[in-house]
Amino acid sequence: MFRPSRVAVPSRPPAVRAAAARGRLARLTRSREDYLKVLFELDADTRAVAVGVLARRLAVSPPSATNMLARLARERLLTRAARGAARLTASGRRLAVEAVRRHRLLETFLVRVLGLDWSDVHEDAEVLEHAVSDRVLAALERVMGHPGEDPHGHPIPDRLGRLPRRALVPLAALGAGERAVVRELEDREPRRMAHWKREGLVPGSAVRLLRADADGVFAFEVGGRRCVAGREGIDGVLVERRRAGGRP
Amino acid sequence: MFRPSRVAVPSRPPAVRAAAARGRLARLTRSREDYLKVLFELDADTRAVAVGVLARRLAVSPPSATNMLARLARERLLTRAARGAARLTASGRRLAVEAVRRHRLLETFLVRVLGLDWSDVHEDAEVLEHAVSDRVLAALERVMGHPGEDPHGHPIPDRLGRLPRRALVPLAALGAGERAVVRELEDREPRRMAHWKREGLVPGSAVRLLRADADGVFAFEVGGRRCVAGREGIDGVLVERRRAGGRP
DNA sequence: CAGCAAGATTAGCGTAGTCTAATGACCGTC
DNA sequence: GACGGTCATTAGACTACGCTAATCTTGCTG
Ligand SMILES: [Mn+2]
Ligand SMILES: [Mn+2]
Ligand SMILES: [Mn+2]
Ligand SMILES: [Mn+2]
Repeated sequence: MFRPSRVAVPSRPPAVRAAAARGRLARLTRSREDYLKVLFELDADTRAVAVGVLARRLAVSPPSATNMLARLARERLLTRAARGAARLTASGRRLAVEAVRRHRLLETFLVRVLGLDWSDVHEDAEVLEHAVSDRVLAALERVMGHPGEDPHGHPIPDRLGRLPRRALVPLAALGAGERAVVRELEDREPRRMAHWKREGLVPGSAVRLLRADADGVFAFEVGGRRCVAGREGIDGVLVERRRAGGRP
Repeated sequence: MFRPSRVAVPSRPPAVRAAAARGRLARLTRSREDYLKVLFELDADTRAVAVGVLARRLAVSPPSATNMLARLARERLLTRAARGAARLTASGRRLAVEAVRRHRLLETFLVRVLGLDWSDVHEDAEVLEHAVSDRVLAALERVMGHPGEDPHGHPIPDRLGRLPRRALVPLAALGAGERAVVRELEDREPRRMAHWKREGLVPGSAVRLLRADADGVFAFEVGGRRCVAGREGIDGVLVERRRAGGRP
């Protein structure tokens, strides 16, 4: 039924109110969630993120980003710093982490329950994350036994928004001869991920950097095999340094 | 990236093109899918459906419905009959059935895999049906072993849009003393469904109408128990008539 | 068959989100 | 310390949907 809402004093913006009515708790529009999520991924809770960076990442024009940032600021989900840069507020961060949580749980579900390939699951999660209710999400999580990581090694925030703090470095940042364990893979480009998968460059596998040329060519060993890649090829592979010592 | 699309000759409406780019095959906007789905449910592929009926069912104002019907007609998904009534075209029907298929598969999934209560899954499916890609849907279907019916007894169309033809009648249409089997339950109102569930009025159960008063009070027997309900209370329960004969 | 009421449509707005083109602000460099 | 280029914002449009209020149409019904 459509309600004959004659009165109605909008305290929060219509879009947010509508979303809140639909979901259990307040749920934002798809765009807002995406902006917040990307801001969080770009560490906008610790440093201010430039408009242009955000716009490129979201594949929107700079004016669109400016526009949406103005709304989000009006809604107190972020603050503007010098040159228009954005910094998440506490509530902005909270909503962002919730979105990240949904995304990662969905990716995990698509792989573990539906059997899809982890190199190809990001896009679907990107859409579904805006459609799952808290109820469905909880059921998903229960069915999977409360996983701690998504298929790309990214930690899944718990219901309270807590994330483990990890000390990871890009594979390319290792010194020659240094050993490490692959922990997280940038998951937005299926082709690169499929490539990494073929090379055995997956979360949990041990790597050793053999050589890092000045011209950006990296040689490394993973799972006993020798590989060579350009900086582009391994950008987005995050590893955990192995304390120097035992050579098995 | 945002593409510097200087050219671009829109043959199909932007909304549809955008959706098509996102999904595998052409996928419509959420509104369009909902309109088509409801039209199909109201048998707009066999008879013309009035604007007002559609508007009420979709909980939008008549002008909104008129507006959307104009678009869908422009896109050749339906034709307008006398008094603005709408009738689905072949392609409109096809897209509608695809939407119905997604909805029913999702409901089944929510119940069978996620363990949610069937009296309460319709709303979630209503949202998710617009977000699942063909790939995810196929995986869902595979995991469940290609179910033929949703939790409310509604047949699930196959990939070709085929549906079994059933001869069902409302429970209230039975004659006094007549036996039947519950086949499909109207699934849009959780409270009524929860009630039916408590009474054992679920797909597959045998019923016998005991008495149908002129004043709209129905007495019936289901699973050995006697129940009484008003017409409102059993509206939406569709049964299959039992051929007269053996009284087990 | 005139007239009325139900039902459909038009007119005019509003929000959400996006775009391009033009303009404004800033920062580092020479 | 003026100047040029990068980056952000403003200005103006557009699509997709909604809504209300006003107007048309039409099918009865008396
Ligand atoms: Mn992802
Ligand atoms: Mn991931
Ligand atoms: Mn349903
Ligand atoms: Mn159903």
